[in-house]
Amino acid sequence: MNAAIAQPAICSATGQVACSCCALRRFCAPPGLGLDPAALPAEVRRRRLRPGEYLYSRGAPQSSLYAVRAGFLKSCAPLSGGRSQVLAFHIMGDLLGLDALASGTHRSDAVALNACEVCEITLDQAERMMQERTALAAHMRSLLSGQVADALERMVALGTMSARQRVAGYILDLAGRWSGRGYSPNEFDLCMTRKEMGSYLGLTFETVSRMLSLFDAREWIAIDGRKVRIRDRAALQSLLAAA
Amino acid sequence: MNAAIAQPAICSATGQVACSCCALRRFCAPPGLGLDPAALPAEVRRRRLRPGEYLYSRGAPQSSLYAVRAGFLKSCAPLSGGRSQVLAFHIMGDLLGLDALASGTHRSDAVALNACEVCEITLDQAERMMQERTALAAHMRSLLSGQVADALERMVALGTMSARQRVAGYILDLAGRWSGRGYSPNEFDLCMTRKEMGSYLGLTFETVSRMLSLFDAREWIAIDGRKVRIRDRAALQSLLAAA
DNA sequence: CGGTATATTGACCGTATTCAATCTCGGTGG
DNA sequence: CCACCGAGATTGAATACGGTCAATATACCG
Repeated sequence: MNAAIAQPAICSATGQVACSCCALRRFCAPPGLGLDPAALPAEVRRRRLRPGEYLYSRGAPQSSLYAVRAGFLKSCAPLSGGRSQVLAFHIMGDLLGLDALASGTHRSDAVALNACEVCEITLDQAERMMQERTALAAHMRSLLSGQVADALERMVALGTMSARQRVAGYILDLAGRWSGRGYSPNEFDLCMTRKEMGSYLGLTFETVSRMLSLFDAREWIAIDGRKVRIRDRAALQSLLAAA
Repeated sequence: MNAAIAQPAICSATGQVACSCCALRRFCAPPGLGLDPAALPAEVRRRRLRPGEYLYSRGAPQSSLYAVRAGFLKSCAPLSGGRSQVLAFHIMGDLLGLDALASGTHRSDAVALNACEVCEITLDQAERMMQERTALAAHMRSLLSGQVADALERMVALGTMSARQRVAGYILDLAGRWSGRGYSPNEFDLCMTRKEMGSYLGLTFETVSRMLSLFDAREWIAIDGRKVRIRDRAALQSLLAAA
């Protein structure tokens, strides 16, 4: 559902090597050169984040684009009264910060849920590269358009689907994203609280918990805390098929 | 809520002149030249649509970008079982078709609700212009980023707001869009059925109807069919302020 | 060890959906 | 010209889904 990827990552023992499926790889690796994570262009900075640490906050001027190299982040929109809504979750290869291009300031908060490592490329640098190579500009347009398409898809989910459909759909979505990056398609870690998941899906955390318990009771999935194992994918999919 | 506009339109008697607030004006009017609607660049085609006519359909290969010159359109995502969800409504100056850049095929249907006139610029032509003038490419990125931001905002609405908040918010949103184009901020035509409005807001048409009746009874608005007049803007806004 | 954040589960309630009846308005054709 | 028809809209009543409130359990961390 998030930024399209071209090929699955080959993940090293550290679990960090994501360059081959990174949304920004064309900015990092000039075509013709091999993808050598060690030979990082000088313009790309690595940044580490502790759990709970902010990558950027709403209102801050945008200075960079970010790609997730390792870890798990959320972006969320602060609401009145201290509440906030989760807009997206980001895993390795995903891109952050593209909603700020138009206004020049970030429209959302980006927070690490994990120990994260992100690659950062400054906007200035990206602009310069796109001016020199118009193919890069076209690639950036494609990335942006993909984010529009993703957002529209999620609007459909929020506008038309029941609680159980949303939860089932999200599990399948996450599974697909992990498997697209070379991980098991049937077993993964949610990396988020029920509350965050509910906020993302437009549900309360109690409802999320109930749905997960329901799916577990019906032996469609197995849950242990935040670890999920899909036991009956077809059952989950048939939930979504129902209009 | 939709594509940002720079300045209000000065609308001629025909109600069609929208160039001064058109999202594509930088592609039409090379900077330095005045905005003369008569001196239309050869690359830009005008296209007229009858009510109900499709501008494009999901799955069709994308060949152009469109800007609305007059009339009212919706874009919607077809769902299983003949149902569909309205993703956006478009009025003059708005841009259509940007979600197809990544995949090369349209992800949604675009349908005229009105007699419409749109300006069409082919993708090829747009690409060529962006390669020649990188400032145009940056502008296009800004337009795309704006659409991302709009979609995220709408996700918040769908994920967190009650029925009455959604309807009130939508009325204010529409009013703002019309007034931004030089029309009355307090009196306008919905141009859509209750059903379409409900689909857009993630509600049933009965609920939409009830909310409109409620607002009318409380003298916050006056409704006559699809004509709306805002009588107590503060009341509507205070609905939204409540977390 | 206690304290806090997270999660599960139950009972109750309220909002929005569903189903249904009625009304209005336009368009068509007898 | 008017009767008829169908789409859209309004309104009511019953229902169900998800939210709210509350109690308890579990895990993590200082």
